[in-house]
Amino acid sequence: MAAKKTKQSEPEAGASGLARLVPTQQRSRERFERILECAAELMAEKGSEAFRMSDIVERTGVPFGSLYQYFPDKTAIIGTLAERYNAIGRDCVRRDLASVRSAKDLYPALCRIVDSYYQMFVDEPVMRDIWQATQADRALQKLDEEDGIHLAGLLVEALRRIAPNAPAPALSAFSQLVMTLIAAAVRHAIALEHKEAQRIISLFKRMLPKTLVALDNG
Amino acid sequence: MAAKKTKQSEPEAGASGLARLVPTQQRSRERFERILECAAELMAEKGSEAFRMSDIVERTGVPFGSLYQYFPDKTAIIGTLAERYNAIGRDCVRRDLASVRSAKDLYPALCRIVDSYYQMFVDEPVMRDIWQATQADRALQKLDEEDGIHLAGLLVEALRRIAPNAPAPALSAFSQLVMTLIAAAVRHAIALEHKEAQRIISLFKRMLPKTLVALDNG
DNA sequence: ATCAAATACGAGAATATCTCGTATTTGATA
DNA sequence: TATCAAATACGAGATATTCTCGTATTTGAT
Repeated sequence: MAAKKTKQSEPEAGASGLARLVPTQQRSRERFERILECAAELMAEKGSEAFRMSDIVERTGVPFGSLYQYFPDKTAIIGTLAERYNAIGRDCVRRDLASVRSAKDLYPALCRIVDSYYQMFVDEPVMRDIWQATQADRALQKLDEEDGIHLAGLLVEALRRIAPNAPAPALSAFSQLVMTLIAAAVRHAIALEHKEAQRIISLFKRMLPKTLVALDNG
Repeated sequence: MAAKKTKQSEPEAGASGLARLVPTQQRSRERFERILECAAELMAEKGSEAFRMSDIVERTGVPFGSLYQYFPDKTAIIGTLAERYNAIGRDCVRRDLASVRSAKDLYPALCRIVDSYYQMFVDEPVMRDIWQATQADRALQKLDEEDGIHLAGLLVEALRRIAPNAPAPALSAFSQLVMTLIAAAVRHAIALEHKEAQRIISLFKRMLPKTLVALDNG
């Protein structure tokens, strides 16, 4: 529908389908990163709705024209940040589940996931704002939906190592639910002061082993 | 800061602090409701970000000037809807917890909450959009935060009837977490097709009694 | 019938996002 | 190094959207 005049290096050749292009030249790459960095700062300060494109222009010195050369719209900037942080989260989960060999490894692994997920939010509070932004925008909702599926998939893999012949739908449903509950508990916790948060995290971890029993009947 | 020229019936005399005023005259009241009804429709269709004030003007025939006589801004419309639906949810929970007299009543009550909460979302899919909208806007986040506290408070009341001398912080943390998890599970479920959703709901209910054991040590 | 308060109204001010044509820079090539 | 096409830079202004403000109309009490 919109054929480019000056054809660039194949639209969205990069990893994410959100950026207009991943620039090849040095300075461009740096600006691209600088824009994302700045957007994250602004989101942490003002929230996803309140920050303005003009804020980015001011802070980075990158003018509008260039900004929109990298990202088709504001949503794409938030989406790119969401993809990055989701990817970091997945790496965490993958790592935390890697050592699961037998049933006895499962509970400690889930506890590690809870802890590292919580720590991620503490280290990068903007993650909360990014997650909130993805909830409101239908284009971005899919990102978290996909991430949820991906995360559940990782847990399914681990569970299959424990119970190779468990029925797939049961494993899948269980994994989805467990990951959903972990995420919800952690997101609830990070909204509280540290002490209260620890209480909630600790309580949740004490609940977890009980819930694992529900896996048996499926 | 903004002294009204034509002083109205005491600003925000109504229930919610969100509407500019709850109109006293017949036709006004009807319009007020019609606007909310229309906004809910639009949110269900397009999402909270995509629907336009001008959409409301077109569909209801209420012109801009009047629209803004009832609501100070777009956020206030969404906020008013959120308050209403939150109130309905609280009534459900209150009702479902009312019959809890002893420990054995607790689990069935929580199951009722899960079911009625899920049913609410099925009956009024716009609730999901409203919830999502409240996540993104910092002004609206407080509404759900308060609602969460309120809901947890209802569960605390019920728990106190069971265990009158349990330590308050433990009861409170437990209640917050349980309500958070119920909400998360249900919101996860409603995004799925009915069959899958039932599987998740059912699985969650099977997990619940196990988690209640964690209440004992606190 | 009269009047003040309440409500109605919509043009346009204010604010944001995003586009488009033109200018500049870059790196490959001879 | 001189040349050129592709890539990147740029920002004024086109477009879109929210919200205000002054004026006109309606309402209900007296």
